[in-house]
Amino acid sequence: MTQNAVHSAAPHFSDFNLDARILRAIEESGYTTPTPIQSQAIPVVLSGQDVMGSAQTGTGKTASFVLPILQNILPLASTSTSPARHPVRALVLCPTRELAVQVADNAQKYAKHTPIRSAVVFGGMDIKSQTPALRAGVELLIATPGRLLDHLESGNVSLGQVNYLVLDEADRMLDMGFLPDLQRILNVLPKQRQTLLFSATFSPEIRKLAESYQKNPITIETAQRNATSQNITQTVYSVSDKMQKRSALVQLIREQHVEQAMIFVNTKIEARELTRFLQRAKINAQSIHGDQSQTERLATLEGFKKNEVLILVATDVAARGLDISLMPCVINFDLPYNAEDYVHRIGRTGRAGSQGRALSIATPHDDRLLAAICKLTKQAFTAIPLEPTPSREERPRSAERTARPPRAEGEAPRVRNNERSAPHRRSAVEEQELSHLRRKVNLSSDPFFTQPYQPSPSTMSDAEKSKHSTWARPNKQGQNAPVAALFKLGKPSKR
DNA sequence: AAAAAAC
Repeated sequence: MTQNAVHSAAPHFSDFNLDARILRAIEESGYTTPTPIQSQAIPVVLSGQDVMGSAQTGTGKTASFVLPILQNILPLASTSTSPARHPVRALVLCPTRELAVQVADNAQKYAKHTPIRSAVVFGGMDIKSQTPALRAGVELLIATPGRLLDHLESGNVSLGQVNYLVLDEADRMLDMGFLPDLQRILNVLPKQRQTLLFSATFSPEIRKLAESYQKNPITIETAQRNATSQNITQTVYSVSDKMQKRSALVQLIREQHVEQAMIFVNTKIEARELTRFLQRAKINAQSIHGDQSQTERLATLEGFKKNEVLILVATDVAARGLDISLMPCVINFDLPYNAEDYVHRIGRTGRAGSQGRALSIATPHDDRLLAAICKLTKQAFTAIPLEPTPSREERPRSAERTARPPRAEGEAPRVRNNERSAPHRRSAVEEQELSHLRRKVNLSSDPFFTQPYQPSPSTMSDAEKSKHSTWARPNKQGQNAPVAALFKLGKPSKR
C-alpha cells in the first residue's frame, strides 16, 4: 500500500491503508478519487477515533464510514461457520427503512471480496425472514432502531461485541422521536467502542447533545455548516394563497420542463391527494409515505429509480440520504417545518458532481419557514411571484378545479371519495378542460426559462456571495418581467 | 404542527 508520503497528484483511494480486496471493490464501483469527506474521515476512522462528520449532500458520506469500518473489522472476520465466530462488530443505525437498505447495499458492494458478512434489518417486513442471517452471525449490521430492538428482545442477535457504532443522519437519530429507542440500544452496546456520527446538518443543540455520545470526537467539516450543495440551482416561487399551489405546481412542471422530480409535501394525506391530482392531469406520479406498506414503498422507489415513475411525491420519509442516480429536480410543494429538512430534501438532486434544480413554492404564510431556510443555509431568496391572472374569465382553469371543487379549510380530507372518482369517471367537459393543462408549452426560447435563478438584492458581502456561485447570476429581465412572461404563456388559449 | 421508527 502506498502511504501517501510525497504526493502531488490527485488523491486516490489507494492512498489509504485499505486491504486489496476492498480497493478492488472500490475500483469495480468505478471510483478513483475520494471526495473531501472521504479523504478526511477515512484516516481518522482507521486511527480509531470518534468522528462527527458533516459534508454536503451527495458527497459520499456512506463510503467514508463503510470503507474504514470494513478495513477495521476485516482481520476479525472468520471463515468458520460457527455463529459464535461471527459476532456483530459494527452497527449502523438509519432513520428510515429505505436508507437502511441503501446503506446495506453499499456495504455489501464494498465487502463482496472479503469474508465479512453483513445484514440489514428493518420494520414493515416479515421478521422471520431476517432471523436466519442474524442467527448465522454477521460482522456488520445495518438497521432501523425499532426492528433491531425487536430482534434483540427475541434473542436473535447480541450486540455485546459492537466496537463500531454509526449513526447515519445523526442529527435525525438524536432527535426526540428516536432518542428513547436509541438509548435502549446504546444500553446494550459495549462502552468501549468507536462512535461515528454523520450528517449534512447539525444544529447547535444536536451538536452539543452528540458530544455526550462520543469520546473526544474529531469534527470533520468539509463545507460551511449546513450548506446546500453548490451543484443545486435553487429557486423559490410565491403564490398568494394555498389554493394556488397545485396549479402553480403543474405550471412549473410543464414550463420548467421538469421531466423527473421528487415533490416534497409535509403530510401523508397531502402526498396521497397531490399524487391523485397529478395522475388525473395525466402526469406519471406515484407517492411514497409512511402509511403505505413497506413492499409498496420499496416498489415505488425502485420504479422511480428505473424511471418508470417520473414524479415521486414524498413525505420526509424520502428526504434524507436516498441516492437516486442523476435525479435532476426536487420541488418543495410545501416548505419544510425544519430548515434542516430543506437541505436534505434538495440534496436528493445534484449528487456526485451532477447538476440539479430545486424549486420551492411558498405562500405568504410560509414567510417564517423561508426566513429560517435562508438563515440556516446562509442564502437569501427572493421569491418569484406566480400570481393568477386578474380577471376570472381569463384565469387559467386549475386542474384541481377541473377535477373537483377545492376542499374547504378544515374539511376532512376526502380520501375515500378520491378513490372512487377515478379518471375514467370524468365528464367530457372536464376532459376538455384538462386537455388545456396537458398542452405542451414550448418556452425554451424564453430567457426566463433558460435562466432560472432569481438573484436577490443582497445584504451579503461580496466575499460571502462568492461562496454561493448561483448568486452571481444577473437577471437582465428585472424581477417582474418573468412573472408577466410566465402568465401570458401559461394561459390556456380559448378555442 | 408533522414525519419517522416494532409488533
